[in-house]
Amino acid sequence: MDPHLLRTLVAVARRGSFSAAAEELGYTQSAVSQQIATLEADLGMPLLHRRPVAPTEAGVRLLEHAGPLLLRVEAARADVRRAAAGPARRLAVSASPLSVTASIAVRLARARAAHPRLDLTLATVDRDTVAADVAAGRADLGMTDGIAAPSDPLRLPDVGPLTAVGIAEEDLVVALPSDHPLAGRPGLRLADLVDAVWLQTTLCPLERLRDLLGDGFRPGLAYTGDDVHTVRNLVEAGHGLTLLPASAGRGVPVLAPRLTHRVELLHGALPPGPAADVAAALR
Amino acid sequence: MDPHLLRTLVAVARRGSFSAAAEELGYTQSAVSQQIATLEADLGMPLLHRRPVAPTEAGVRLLEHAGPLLLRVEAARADVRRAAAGPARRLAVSASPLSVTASIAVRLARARAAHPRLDLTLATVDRDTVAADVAAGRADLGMTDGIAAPSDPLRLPDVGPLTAVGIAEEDLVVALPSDHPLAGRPGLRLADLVDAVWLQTTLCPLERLRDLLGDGFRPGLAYTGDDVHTVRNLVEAGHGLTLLPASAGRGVPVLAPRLTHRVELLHGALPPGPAADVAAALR
DNA sequence: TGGACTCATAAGCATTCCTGATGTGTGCGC
DNA sequence: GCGCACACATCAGGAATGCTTATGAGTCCA
Repeated sequence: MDPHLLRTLVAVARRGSFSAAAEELGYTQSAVSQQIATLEADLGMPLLHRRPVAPTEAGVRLLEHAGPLLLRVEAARADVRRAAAGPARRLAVSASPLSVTASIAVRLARARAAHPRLDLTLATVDRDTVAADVAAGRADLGMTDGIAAPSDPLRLPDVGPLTAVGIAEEDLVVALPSDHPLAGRPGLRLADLVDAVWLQTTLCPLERLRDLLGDGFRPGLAYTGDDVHTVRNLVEAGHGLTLLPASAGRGVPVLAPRLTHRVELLHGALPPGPAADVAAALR
Repeated sequence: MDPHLLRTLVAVARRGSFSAAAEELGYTQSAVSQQIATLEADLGMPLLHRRPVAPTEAGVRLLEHAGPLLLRVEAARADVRRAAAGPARRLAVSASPLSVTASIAVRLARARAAHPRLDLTLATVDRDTVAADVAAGRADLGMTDGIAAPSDPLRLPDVGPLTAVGIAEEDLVVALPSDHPLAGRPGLRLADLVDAVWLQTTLCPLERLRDLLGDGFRPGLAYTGDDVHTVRNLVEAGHGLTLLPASAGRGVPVLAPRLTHRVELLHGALPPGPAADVAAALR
């Protein structure tokens, strides 16, 4: 079960083709074919249907493990590298959209003031990329946000070797068009809105709402991107409702169920040094 | 970063010797030496000091990852096997000592009644072994116990691909010798006892208490094993105090801080079938 | 039916990785 | 201080692995 072979399996499954995966990985199609055959022989069962190429039941199981496993391998490498490199002069932070709240930005500024010679880099990246960045050492710290019950941890996609701690929680509001009958209310219950149409965005994934609250959220426009301004305008134009942290703009506070917008700090092993100090400052 | 090489590194670190590891793994000493060299070349730095053999800083980092990584590899294999095997007739459960409370035993009986043809196996194993058993497919379900703040999850040693859900919580009592000045009390605060002498047992690890409550627990007799009867007799004889779930015998309830004895159910991917049913019954 | 496409298989070759033998450095007893 | 025992490193050689190129075989479609 060489990581090499798993990487190939993942590529083949993603592209749905041996040849395409081969090209992507810089192998010949033959090599890919042999690698998959090796893996199947090792496990004693087929992992992929051919023509068309699709994972078998067993393949699905293995693929579920493959991603996190490869992430862990990356993380191990990165951790070892970090251990050898000593305290870093550069500190890279990857943050998901909406995770850098006002208060966190202030804490970050304070930490920077305490380490004047530190050059700090902040990048907004896709929510899934945050964990991958931190694991692979492309970032020293990560910040992700999401919706959760108060003081519950976020359900992060197998974060493996990383530690996650909550660093901020904030109320949620429902963004509504200003002419919506409920728009003027001081607060409302989500149960009153489950039959409304909801925007499909990564900022507030419908799937997560269904996880927390059950079915019933009717899907509206699907928006790809992370621009809050755009989202607010889409809401105003009636494409659907969405949840946002209170500080991200006006809206009607959610009274029930009790949910918050939560930000978590992600990091691997932190040797004493600027990275650990900044992490402490954020906490 | 072949799992093969990691396994070797782990063996060498554990045994503190290339030759011993080689014997254990069925290689020659030469092969082990080369494998370590390969790994060190791959990562570009030494992982082990020689003479005596001990992990370097980087080696320590890598070793922290190696265990969970290998566990994950096992878990992936086991999951794939399970996917192919179809619903199991046998159901193996690994449980840590103290995790099978009265209520859980009853729920298990009910689940068994619902599946008369299922042959159920229950094994008490070391707490760390529970996760490993489940991951490697030696057990379909696992139950671990531990001490935690109410409704907080246990801090399981990187459980990786497994899901853990709380299935029982119970009050904690301090086991005291019957002639102890506080023995008759209706309840007490742990803060009053931090300077007392505490048994070192796996049933109630001192390290965990220190994690939760800070330093100050003075170590008494170190007991290896999981026999509650023995532990109670050791306490009575004055070897030290310990915490036990209320149902494990008399003692003085802990009023502050608020702590509970918590049991969690551990499992991997559960295809519909007896395993899933039993898991549901336990929940 | 023939052509295009895709995965499987075969042959050849380079590399990897093991074993067995030997080298080298360390610690200890005499 | 010498030599021996011990333990890890290195070397040489052969088996196995894994890649490439070339070709085979099955499927889809005109």
